[in-house]
Amino acid sequence: MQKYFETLSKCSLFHGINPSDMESMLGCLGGKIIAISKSDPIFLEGDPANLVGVVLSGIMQSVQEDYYGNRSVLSILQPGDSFGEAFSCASLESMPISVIAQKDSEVLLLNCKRILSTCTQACHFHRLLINNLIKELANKNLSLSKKIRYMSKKTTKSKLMAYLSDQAKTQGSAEFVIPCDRQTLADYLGVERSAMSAEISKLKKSGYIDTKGSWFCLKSENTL
Amino acid sequence: MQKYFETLSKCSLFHGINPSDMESMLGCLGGKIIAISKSDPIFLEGDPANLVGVVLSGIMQSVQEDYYGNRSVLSILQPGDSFGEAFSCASLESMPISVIAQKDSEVLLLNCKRILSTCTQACHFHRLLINNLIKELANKNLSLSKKIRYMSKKTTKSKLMAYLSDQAKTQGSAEFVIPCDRQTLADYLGVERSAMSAEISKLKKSGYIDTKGSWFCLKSENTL
DNA sequence: AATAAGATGTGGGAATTCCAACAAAGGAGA
DNA sequence: TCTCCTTTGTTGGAATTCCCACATCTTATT
Repeated sequence: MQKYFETLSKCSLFHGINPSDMESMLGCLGGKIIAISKSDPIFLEGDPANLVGVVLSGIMQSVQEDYYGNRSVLSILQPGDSFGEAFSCASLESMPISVIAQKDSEVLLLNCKRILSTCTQACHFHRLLINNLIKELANKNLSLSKKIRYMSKKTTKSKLMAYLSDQAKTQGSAEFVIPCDRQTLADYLGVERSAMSAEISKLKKSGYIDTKGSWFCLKSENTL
Repeated sequence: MQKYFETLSKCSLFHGINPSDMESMLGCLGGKIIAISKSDPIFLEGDPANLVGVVLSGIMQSVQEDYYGNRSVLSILQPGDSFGEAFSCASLESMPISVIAQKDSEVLLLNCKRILSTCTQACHFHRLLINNLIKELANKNLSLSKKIRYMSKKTTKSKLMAYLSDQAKTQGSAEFVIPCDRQTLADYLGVERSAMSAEISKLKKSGYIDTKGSWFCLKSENTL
């Protein structure tokens, strides 16, 4: 497990924690590392909600599905991101969402309650962890708000452009790579994949954007 | 300000805090009570993000608006609910949303950083406050996820029914009152008001629901 | 009670999305 | 290289939403 300590110290949940303290801390929190193959779930809707996950490698996605099989992607989780903390911190008894691997991935699982409750040994990193957890929860709020902002646009085109220009801003360049395929992007924006593909084609032909696979380039400042 | 201590002790942010401790705590946190008239803002997009608000009376709503004036209601805030904490805890420099009064309301404003940082006097309620804040952030996450679940449905009718059956479940009765008018509900669900009105009429005629003003009644278990 | 202002319901044409089916392109493995 | 399988792009008709205009109902004010 030591080989992950470097990676872990870069996760925002463990920000400020010394790699040398990692071992005792993970012991205290009941840490466990798990490998997940592409398309497999780590959490399924209905599972008990007491674990927090931290993505170590690969990409995960949190999804909801309704009776009719309509899939909604809530968030795309990259290495360093955590998930599940909101449900545990809100004391839900079961998970209202599933989390699945978009690619082969590795995940660290922790017992969330042990972050919240000071342990018997009064580990000195608890205060730090709690501050990090607050920041994580707040950031998750922001990312949900962002998704809502995209979904609130009325047309497929404007949802797409809102997302793409946000990506350009976040990644600091008009050229960037998105962390998902077309189907996942459509499920994230809440639109039909084929309709979105059609819009992408139109935007390409009009010269507003260029794209190939997961690579995109915004041609003008025209944020429709 | 004393007259609010009872109310405050019922807010989840202050859960477990004794009304008699309220005064020193509010002093420590820089508490300030403000009255807001209907339609007036307490926060505007772009304002510095360092305050947390707690609704004491009335109803507030957090909203986003885009270039074209399309309004999106992120959440409807009732007495006891707090707002703004996510932006402050995520260390944003400015608010990405506005918060306005849906009715004449009273709001308690606190300096959020002072909740997070142990004060010089090491107030004994800090630990409690931080736990409450975590729960608030987690619950806000859940409420955003709910909104996303409604918005992810494809038709206006199913968005509406998802919301209404959730309300019935939350309020524990097939009869209930929603905390907003039609326009606000439409802006919350991300649909057109007039189209939503039409759907409501159809659902009434089909006998699935009954409604008058903010009162609703679900007639069958038929969660479309 | 009269009036005004705001909220809600109704209607229809234009625009958009959904949906399903299929074509084309890309990638992995034999 | 060839084949299979997955992803992406294309198309057209049906269904839905948007948008505007206006009727009706409600509430507040004088």
